Amino acid sequence: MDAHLRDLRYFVAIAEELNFTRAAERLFVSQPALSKQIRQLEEGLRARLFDRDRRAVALTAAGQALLPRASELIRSWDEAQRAVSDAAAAEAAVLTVGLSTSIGRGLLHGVRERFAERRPGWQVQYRQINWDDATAGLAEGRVDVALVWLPVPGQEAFRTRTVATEARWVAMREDHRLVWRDEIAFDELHDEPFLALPPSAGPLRDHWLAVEQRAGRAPRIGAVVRNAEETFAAVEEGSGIVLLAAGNAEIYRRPGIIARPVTGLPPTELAVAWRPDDHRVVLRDFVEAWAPDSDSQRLSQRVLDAEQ
Amino acid sequence: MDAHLRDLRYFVAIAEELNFTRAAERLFVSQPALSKQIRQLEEGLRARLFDRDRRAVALTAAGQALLPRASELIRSWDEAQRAVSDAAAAEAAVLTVGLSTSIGRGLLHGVRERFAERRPGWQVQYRQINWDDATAGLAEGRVDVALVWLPVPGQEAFRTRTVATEARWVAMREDHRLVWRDEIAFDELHDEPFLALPPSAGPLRDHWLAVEQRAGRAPRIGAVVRNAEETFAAVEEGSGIVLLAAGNAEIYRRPGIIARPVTGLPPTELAVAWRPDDHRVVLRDFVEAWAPDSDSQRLSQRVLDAEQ
DNA sequence: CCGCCGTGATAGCCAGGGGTTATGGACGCC
DNA sequence: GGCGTCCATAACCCCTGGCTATCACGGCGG
Repeated sequence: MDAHLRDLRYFVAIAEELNFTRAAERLFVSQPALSKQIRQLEEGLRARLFDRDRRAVALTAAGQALLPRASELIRSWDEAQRAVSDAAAAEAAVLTVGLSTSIGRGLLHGVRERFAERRPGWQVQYRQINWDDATAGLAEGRVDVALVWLPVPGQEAFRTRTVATEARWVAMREDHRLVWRDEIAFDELHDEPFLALPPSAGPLRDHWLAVEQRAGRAPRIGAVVRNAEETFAAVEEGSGIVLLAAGNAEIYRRPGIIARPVTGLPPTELAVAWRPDDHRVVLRDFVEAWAPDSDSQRLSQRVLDAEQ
Repeated sequence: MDAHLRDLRYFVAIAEELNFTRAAERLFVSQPALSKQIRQLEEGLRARLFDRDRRAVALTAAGQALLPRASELIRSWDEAQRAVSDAAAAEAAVLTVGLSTSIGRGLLHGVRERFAERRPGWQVQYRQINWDDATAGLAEGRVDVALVWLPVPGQEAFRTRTVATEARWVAMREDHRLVWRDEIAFDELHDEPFLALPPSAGPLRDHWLAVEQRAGRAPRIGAVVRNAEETFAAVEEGSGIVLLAAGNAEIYRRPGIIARPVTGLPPTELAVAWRPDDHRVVLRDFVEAWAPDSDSQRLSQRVLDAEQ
């Protein structure tokens, strides 16, 4: 009897939660679906995996035997998937780059040139990823490398190299009470409704809400936005204001929306990120194309210079 | 995207055959089913796994990356299944024993006693397995240990210990031309129609047809039989004659059927068999219960004595 | 003691996945 | 040029895997 790897994921989730309902939520399926699948898995294996005696769910001996093996199978399968897409990418000579922001800043041209120099024949495919995944597709293996704002969730799970350090600005509708200022102290914004990234973005959501600079007072959330289009639509519509990187204030300039520098906030960092277990040379070449001398400070300075 | 482990088996089979049609036969599915599944696997992985250019099938780079990992996943899954059923068996304190023959011979009583002595609280569950699987369920992991006639197919894949060595007899209908003989030379039986085990029994089928004693002349097959019931029904009905172990001549005695010793044939061996990677103590205890002093010769002798 | 809440199981329904047979189309071979 | 081999496609069918609604049971609070 062969199982679906999905069923093993179900099993592991329940084994971790020891609660069918919560596991179902985590897996985005209904609780009866989980019960049914586990029952079928148990029938296929001819062994009960969980003792459910009305009040508590517990692993049986068989379940305990399966758990580490199932986790390992899932891990191996995920790794196999990555190996396959890496091989396919290598054959097609395409590197897929996840973006969670517009880049601009004059960076892309230089990157393209330096990368082409090292890897003639290779193409770079940029893919825009919504902000529910703050790793821009890296976590799910949808991209080979990503350009993200720090902090990236689960940062220790990835390697990053900063390619730009920028002050944070605020974007607001042109009829906002503060538009006449040349720059705005963050303290004045505490009670404004902010646009927020989806909760799944974790620490990055907090970063763009400047939670650490609020001294424990919770931010007001005007709307949840998942990409730049949604963001500026929400600003235009008056749902709230939003922090953004200085460089993006220029890129996303549009009629009816004003951006101003914010004081009292540490700067934000744009970084290139990759998986630590991905040792492909082409990947290193791409990363090097962003910061050829490994000196991200100097690079960032150049970026800032260019903006003035 | 999660795959079904079955699909990985499909993939591996095709990768080995490099031929969809032959792989489909080997897997007992239709060729279109295989094509469809592989296409879906390829879609799920967003990578072609095979180049099929009309005349030949070959692995792509992505396929080459997947092959060893898929094999390993399958192996791990099979191992996990065994671990689960071992754990379930240990919890229930049940050892499942596959039989491909009746045992009798006064052996079971002693085995039961010696095993119960070492493992109080454990139960032994005997399961009759048809002869298509000459390993009596061991190969498919349906049993923990098996009692089989040697040679067991893929013998190097299992550990065996002989528990009885017996001469071979022949069973025939009472109106057979040779029933008046006290014993029969095998040479006289060359042209008789024989009952045969299913082809999947491999070398064991040949053993009970005494192929090696026929000097290259193919046996006549009267019928294919898959268990003792079918065998004696076929003998009674006149489909042919059949070789059997001396001990079984007694056990399976029934009206209308006569058994006689056959000369000119090497004896046959009954053995207890188990998987070499199964190191459970309870298993060793069970094996020891068959041949407590590791001296299978003495045990066999005792069996033969008991028959006289 | 009663009713509510949380939890898992069950029932009934529906879409689609995985199988089948029949057939098509490209290529190599005689 | 006809035939055989081999993979793909089409049409169909059943069962699986998902859903919603509901039940059964135990704990708990009023």
